[in-house]
Formats: sequence, C-alpha cells, structure tokens
Amino acid sequence: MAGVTIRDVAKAAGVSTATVSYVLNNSRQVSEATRRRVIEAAQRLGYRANITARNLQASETRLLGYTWRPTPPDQFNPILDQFLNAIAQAAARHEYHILTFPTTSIEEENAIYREMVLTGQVDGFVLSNTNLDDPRVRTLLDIGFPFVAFGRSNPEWDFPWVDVDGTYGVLVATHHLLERGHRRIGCLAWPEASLTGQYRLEGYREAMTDAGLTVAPEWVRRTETAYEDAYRAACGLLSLPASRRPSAIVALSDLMAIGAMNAAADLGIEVGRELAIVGFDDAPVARFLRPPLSSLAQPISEVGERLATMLIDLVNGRRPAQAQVLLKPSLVVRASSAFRYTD
Amino acid sequence: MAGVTIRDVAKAAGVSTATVSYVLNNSRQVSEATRRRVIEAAQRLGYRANITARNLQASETRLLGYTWRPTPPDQFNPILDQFLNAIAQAAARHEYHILTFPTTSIEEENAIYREMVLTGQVDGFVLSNTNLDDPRVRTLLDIGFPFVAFGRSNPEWDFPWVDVDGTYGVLVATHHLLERGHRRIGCLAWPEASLTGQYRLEGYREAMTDAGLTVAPEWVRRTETAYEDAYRAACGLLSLPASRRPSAIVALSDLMAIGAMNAAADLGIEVGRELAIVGFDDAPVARFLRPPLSSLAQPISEVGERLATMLIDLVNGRRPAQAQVLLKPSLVVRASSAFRYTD
DNA sequence: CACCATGACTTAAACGTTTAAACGAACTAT
DNA sequence: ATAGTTCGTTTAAACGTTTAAGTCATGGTG
Repeated sequence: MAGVTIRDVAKAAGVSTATVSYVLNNSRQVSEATRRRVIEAAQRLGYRANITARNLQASETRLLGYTWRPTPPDQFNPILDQFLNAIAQAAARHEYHILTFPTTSIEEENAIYREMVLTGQVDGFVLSNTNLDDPRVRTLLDIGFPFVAFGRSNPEWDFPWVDVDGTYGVLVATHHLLERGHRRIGCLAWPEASLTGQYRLEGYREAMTDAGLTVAPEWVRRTETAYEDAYRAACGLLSLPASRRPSAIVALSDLMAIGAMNAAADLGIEVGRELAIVGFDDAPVARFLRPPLSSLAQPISEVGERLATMLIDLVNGRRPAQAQVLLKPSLVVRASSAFRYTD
Repeated sequence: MAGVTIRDVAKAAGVSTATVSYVLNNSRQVSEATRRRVIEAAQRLGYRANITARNLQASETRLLGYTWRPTPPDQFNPILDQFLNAIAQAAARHEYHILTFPTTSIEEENAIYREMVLTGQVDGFVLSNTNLDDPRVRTLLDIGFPFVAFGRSNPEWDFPWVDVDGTYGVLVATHHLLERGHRRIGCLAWPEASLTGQYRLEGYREAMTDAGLTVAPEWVRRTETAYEDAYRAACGLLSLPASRRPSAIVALSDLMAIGAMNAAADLGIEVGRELAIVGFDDAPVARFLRPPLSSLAQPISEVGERLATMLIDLVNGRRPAQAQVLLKPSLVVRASSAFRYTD
C-alpha cells in the first residue's frame, strides 16, 4: 500500500539503506550533512518503516494477546471497556498493540495460545478471570512464554499477576455495614470453586469475626453469578424468620446485588431503609439504580496499566519491579447502604 | 521462540524449502511419497509457519484495526463486548485478527489511521460511531484504504457500511405506544448534529404523523447523552401541565431512558402505570430495572459479522455482495410500556 | 614515516516465508 | 529418433528491514 521503502529513501538521499536506517533509528554516528539529507528525503517521500519487515528482522511482533470469554447476554461485563482501554493505552506508550480474540471455553483458549505462540503471532499474553489451577496459566508456565494475569491462581505457582484485594474490599464493606448498626448480615457468594469468590467471602467472615459475631450458615448463600440465581438466593435470605433475617446483604457482584434489590422489592422490603445492600465492581449502572447501589470500585485502569507494563518488561527480558501486585478496591457508599439501621 | 523453521523441516525431510512450502500450502503437485515425508517431518518437529515472515512476503498483516473511544465513566457501552466478539469471531474464520486501540478524539483517531496505513500495521479498518461528514471516513476514502463502518455518514459518499435502522426502530416503538392508547408522546432526542439521532427522531415524527397527531415542539427535548442531562430533560417533559404532559416517552438510548425513569420516580409518577418509557439499545441491564425497561434491541452480532466479512472481501479485492446494509432492530416490550393507557 | 585509531559510510547477510523460473527425467506424440 | 509435454523438484529472488563486518579516507601518535 504505502509503497515507499527504505531503498527509495536511500536512493533519493544518495546513500545506502544502512545509513538511512542508522539515521532514522539514531543507532550510529552519522555526519550532520548526511543526516540532514536522509531526513529531508524521508520526509519528502513520506517514508515510514514497514512494521512487518522490522518485526521479522527483530523476531518480535509488538503485539500482546488478550482473550476474554464473551459475557452471556443476560449478564454484563462492567469492566471490559475500561480494562481494554487501560492495557491498550499503556501498551501504545511502548509501541505495542493489543490483539483481542474472544473464545468460548478455557480449552479453546488454551489451544489458541499454543497456536499463537508457535506461529509467533504475539509476544505475550494478558489473561483475565483466572481461577484456581487455571490451565492457561499452567500451559504458559510450562512452555515458558511471557504472560501476566489479572487475578491469582495456584499460590504455589510463581507467575506475575495483578489482582484486586477482594478480601479487603468485602471486609471494608462489611465493616461499613456493621458500623451503620447492622448485626445480621447476609452474603451472596459464589460456588466454592471460584477463587475470587473465596477471597471475597473471606473478607466477610473476617469482618464478622472481628466484630465478635458468629455467621449463621444460612446467611451465606452460594449461587451462580446469573441474575435469576442471585434473585432466588436473596429471596431465600429474606424469607428467614424476622429474628434471623439479615438486615444487610453483601453481594459479590453488582449483578447479584441487583438480583437482591429486586427480590427485596418484590417481597415488599424497602432497600435503603429496612435493608442495606452492597455490591462489587461498581458497574456504571450502580449510580442509576433506585436506590443507588453502594459498591466496591475496582481500580481497573491501574490494573490494566500495571499489567501492560509488566508484560512489556517481561517480553523484553527484564524482570518487572513487582511481579505480584494486590490493589485495594474502594467502597463507594450510596443510598442502598448509607442509612443507619436500628433493630 | 518457536524456533523450528521451514529449513529445519526441509532438511529433516531431505527436500528443499520450496517443496515443504508447496506441500504445506497445497499449492502445487507433489508426489505422494515426498508429501508424506514432509508432513511427517513437519509434525515430528512441531513446525508452524511463522506468521510475520509469511505476512512480509505476502505484504499483508491479516490484522483488522478497530478503534473505539472509551466510554466516560458515568455512561456505559452496552455493545462493545458483543460487537468486538462478533467481528473477532467472524474475522477468525478467515484467519484475520482484530487489533484494538482506543483513542480519545476523532482527530487522534485520524492521525493514528494515517500512521497505521503508512506503516502497514493493518489491512483494513472497522469504524464505529460514525457521524455526518465523519472525518475518518473522509480520510480513508481519500487515501483509498479498505474500511467498513458501523453507521452511516454523508449520503453522498459511497462507502461500505452496516447500520441499524433507527427510523424504523423508533417508528415501531412509537406505534407500539400509540397502540397502547397513548396520544401525548414525548421524545428524548440528541443534539441536531447527531446523524443517528436524526434518523431515530424521524421515526418518532413519522409515527406521530401517521397517526394523525401533531407533535408539540415542547415534546421533543434535545439533550446530550449523559444521564444527568437526560434526567433534567425528562423533568422538563413531566412538569408540563397535565393536558400537555406526555403519558409516554421514547428515549433514544437506554441511559436516557433510565434518566427518564428516575425523573418520573422522583416526581412521584409511576412508570408502567401512569407513564410508559421505551429505550434504545436493549442494554443488558434493561431487564433488571424496575419496572423492566422496554427497548429496541440492535442485532449487534449480525452487524459485526457482516462488517467483518465485508471488510475481508474488500481487503482481498473482492466487492462485497452488499455494500450498504440496513438492519432492523427489534422491539422488546417489557413492563415499562406493556400496560394499556387511558386518559 | 609507518602504524593505528577513528569516523563515515557501504556491503551483504539475516530474519522465515512464498513463488517464479529453471531444471532434469520420464513420457507422449509425431 | 526427435521434439514437445508433463511431472516433480530445486534454485534463487523477493518481501523491507536491521546490523555485523568490511572498506576507505583522514588524522594523530611514537
């Protein structure tokens, strides 16, 4: 397409292609006169180095792969936009770009990884939504290919990751509820298999223990992340006899929190007066709900930025300054939980 | 990284690299015996052709660029996930991948386009959120680089696009409201400069005219897309004297619809009984609102798929079968507008 | 004056493919 | 028997860079 090559510039400036390269990359001393001639010629012809050729010669691609599994239509992904944006911006600063490819299953993802590594399509990967013993992490560790992960996996595995401290977040949220006078606090949690779910739930338990409260088993409802499941689970919580029915619910995601809000409404319980709810993620829509939903905001942009720079370090054979980073989410208190509760 | 090249395979099979290439690409007759030897060797060594080298030689990248402007934190992008997914899946079927890069302004986007074209980083572009006289469309038309757009621009410009028929969508939505007994219908519209806004508004006007109703100027409120603006505009609509106050509102986006829902709630007007509201986009959250919000669902996956295949056709010098495609959105009726209204 | 170092540039190989052109052997048709 | 085809394969150029190694003045040093 572009068509103007380094040879054209060399000819126009009356020098060899090597000299042109040296001038343009500042990689060797060149006399001022020649330098000017080359630059002038390059500019006049509108020369821009062909990236593919450069990459071939450097045997790199300056591409970072990011896979994500598309969100089912009945759920939402509150962070894709921001996350993709953050990693792409950070990568661009180092002249890297993001290659995105959605996949449908972990197995497919794994296969695609191998393929991309073998064909040299990317220099590294960004994983997200990692889980305990994540096979993708295992694969990449085994073949020794550069990658970073948003999320932890097996604590025994040494690999670079950034994660948001779910334990801390839920601990803070639960403290907040305790501080507003709640004593019976329920939790909409995920199945045991979810590592992220484990961390978050731990925060809830810790806070309750700190406050000298015992967690009734019936207060912790494990459920899939889908809206309907959360709705049903919340109905269960709210149908407990008055003395054991929670006056506050911590939901491990905003979608689940919405399920809880609607369950409460359908049972005639007023959220923001009789019942407090806190979510996790601070989805954009949280502010617009009625009442506005308190939630834990994840520092997604920082996660993305750190991951990108870590990965670029790795790709270039440098050890990243910090290979494991745990960032704190921040609680955004809104009307769904701002009120003071008294029994 | 991968390390095993076509030369290694050639040596292992005792043939020239050309033969290996011919076998592996099926591009020339090769004797069965040699074919088997080559395939066996390739397999044994785990050979996969290096993509960069192949691309250089073919002077292509098999990469399609997609830029989007990140959504401001107080808004949401209900379609990025699905759209990216659709184009990436469709592209993958033809062994193309998507290079994403977020930008902050149209000007920056334009500059990046030029740069990417000149450096040969992508074979084509997917634009979205095009507007009247969109400078990006102009640039790409001028330099003659392959691209497709989600959205129309200047009707005089001949370029390939796919769009969702906003006029039709809002027409259907308005008909639906008329059919439920509404006579005073308001519209939360966008500033005149928005082409998409123009099309959608037209649907509203047409439906009203069809029904023999005149649109009171005060019923059409032009506003920015932000929540607060829509909220205020809706307050304006709902504060009209009873005889002129709309009993139904068509909002040109779900975010604006939410603004209207909350405005109504704050004014003590019950949505779903006294006031009907319809949005546009069918954001995932629409189902979970109270009442659930009626909305126009865009066939995003189809848009993405069509765009990707059109672009790949273009990149390969084929004219796409259909260069301009207008798809119909479908109205999803939920409780916010399902009731029958009587004055 | 011989020698070496330095500076400014060029030559040519390399990165890993694909593919046009050349080549030789085995057939086929005259 | 000879020329022309066909088949299967190899040779080598090409894609557009970067860069190690080489060349050749020039100038400084002992």
